[in-house]
Amino acid sequence: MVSCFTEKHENIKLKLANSEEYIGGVESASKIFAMLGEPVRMKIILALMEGELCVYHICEITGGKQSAISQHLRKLKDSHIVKARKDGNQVLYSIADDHIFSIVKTALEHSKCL
Amino acid sequence: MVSCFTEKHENIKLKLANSEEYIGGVESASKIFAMLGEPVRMKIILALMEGELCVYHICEITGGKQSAISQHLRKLKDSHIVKARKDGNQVLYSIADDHIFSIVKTALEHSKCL
DNA sequence: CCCCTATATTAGCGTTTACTAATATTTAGT
DNA sequence: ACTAAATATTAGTAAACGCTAATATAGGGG
Repeated sequence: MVSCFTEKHENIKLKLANSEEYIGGVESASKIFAMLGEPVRMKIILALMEGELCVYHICEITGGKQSAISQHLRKLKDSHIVKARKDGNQVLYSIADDHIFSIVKTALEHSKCL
Repeated sequence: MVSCFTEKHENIKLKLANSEEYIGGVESASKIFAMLGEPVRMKIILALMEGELCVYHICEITGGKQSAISQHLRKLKDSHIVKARKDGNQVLYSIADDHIFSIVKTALEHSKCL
């Protein structure tokens, strides 16, 4: 084993190391997955895919407490998965961009079969 | 606020609650994301997308220790993201099915822009 | 100006997670 | 059978995470 680390393997290693260039970097790519990898946040995303929602409604829909939801929303916003806009008293959240839609939809289409 | 929980919102709530039917359930869907949400596991997946690899090579490519990698591989296998086959002395890992390919590829295509 | 509603923030706590180091298991070659 | 290589497992530990409860901030209406 020790000896058969071929050039092919070396190339894969380099490709990963230089992943900044062909992805936004392994770290940042997996960060997005980590955000979706929490059931409550997943529910939030699924709810927001139906349209813009205020915090209160997100709490109702997901059954989560206000504080917990608010913290999840902050993380999702920091990760640019979700965006917020103020409307008087309240804050309306929505999916940040179409990329998130594609990612989640693809995953959902396939997750039935996993 | 308290009062304006419309039928639309109720429907979203129900849809989430019955998510078993239109996805494999929020829990199981987000579990897959959680698996990909760990940088080391992400590297493993990216490496395996280039082809079948034995544990030793995965360690070399990712720069991880044997024990840690082995534990990640077990989790990935338990989640049916990866499959293993024995070849004499060693164990060769590969991506379990095409769904994983689609999910990861879609995510990577878009993650550049996040 | 005060109060109420909507949202955000903070601190503390228990759980989960990923790592390391050590050990066990399995297989190949001699 | 013995030894060495490849992989798996286990126990212990430190860090990360998500939750709750309490508190803070900000805006709107009387």
